[in-house]
Amino acid sequence: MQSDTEVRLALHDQGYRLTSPRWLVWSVLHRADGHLTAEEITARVNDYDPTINRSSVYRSLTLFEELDLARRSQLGIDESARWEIIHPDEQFHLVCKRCGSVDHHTGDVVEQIRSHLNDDHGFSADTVDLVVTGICRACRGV
Amino acid sequence: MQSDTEVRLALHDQGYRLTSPRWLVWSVLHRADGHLTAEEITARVNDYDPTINRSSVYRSLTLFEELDLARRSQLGIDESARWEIIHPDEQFHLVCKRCGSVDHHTGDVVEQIRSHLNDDHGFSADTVDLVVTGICRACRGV
DNA sequence: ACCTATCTGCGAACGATTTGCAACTAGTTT
DNA sequence: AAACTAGTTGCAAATCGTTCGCAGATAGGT
Repeated sequence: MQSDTEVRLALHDQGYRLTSPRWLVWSVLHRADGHLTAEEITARVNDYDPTINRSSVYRSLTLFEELDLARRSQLGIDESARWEIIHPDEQFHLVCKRCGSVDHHTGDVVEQIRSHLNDDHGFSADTVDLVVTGICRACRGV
Repeated sequence: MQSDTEVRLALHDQGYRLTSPRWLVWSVLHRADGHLTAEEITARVNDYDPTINRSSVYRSLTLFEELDLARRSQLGIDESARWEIIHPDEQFHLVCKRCGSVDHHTGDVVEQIRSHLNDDHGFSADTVDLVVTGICRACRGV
């Protein structure tokens, strides 16, 4: 990340301020390429500034979610939530239960689901949460 | 439900007993047509027997899940888990965010996803969790 | 009727997330 | 540049769904 303008503007638009906790959370999310738990994010933020509190991290994440800058997902039913910045073209998650890797996946499947439900069932889909668990190519190859 | 043989046998097969808490949880799930929280299940079970404890309900549900008799799902990201008996042909959830209704949905979409991932991406899908939120037909009609 | 591994109720522990509050600060206003 | 004030923070305690340890109870085979 080169500058803070992107987040700063998004926040300002809604009357929010760019503060040091928010900025650190944001850059951690960027650098991580997604899929961090709140705990992991807090740890990384604390590498830069140990005084920043867990609850501020949670509040930042919640705010980013409301502003559609970040997305929360529940990848396993017993796991805690994970966070990532929103990439509009990344549509669903592939979780490998052998190596634990989590990949984003792009495809027309989500769009197909959407139009199928709309056309055949009169259901106007808003969000489509699709989490697939299985064995990834790398692990199968072994 | 007419008889207890179905669950009784499934349990016995694995060395488990059919007990009163388990039986009540099972029949509540049946009668409810799914989608109950552990709290709701406990309340209904307690209508029949107020001495049955929350933790026994949880233990019963977990056991049913292990035996593939019931399924746990996380329908909203902040909501608590919901439970239902397994119907093999019901594949995913449609959650209406206006009226709150939750419908099961049957379709070939899940199978499509599975084979698409396998053929094109070498990913062997095990479980496919698909939760779609939006506005249902009834609510749109208004 | 007995025997014993499997269950149960109880209450306390848990872990992720949220909250109330008084102190603090970004960034607008004078 | 100092003052102002609504938005923010750190802290610690609260919450909420879920799990656990244990001593007593019970299913169901003998």
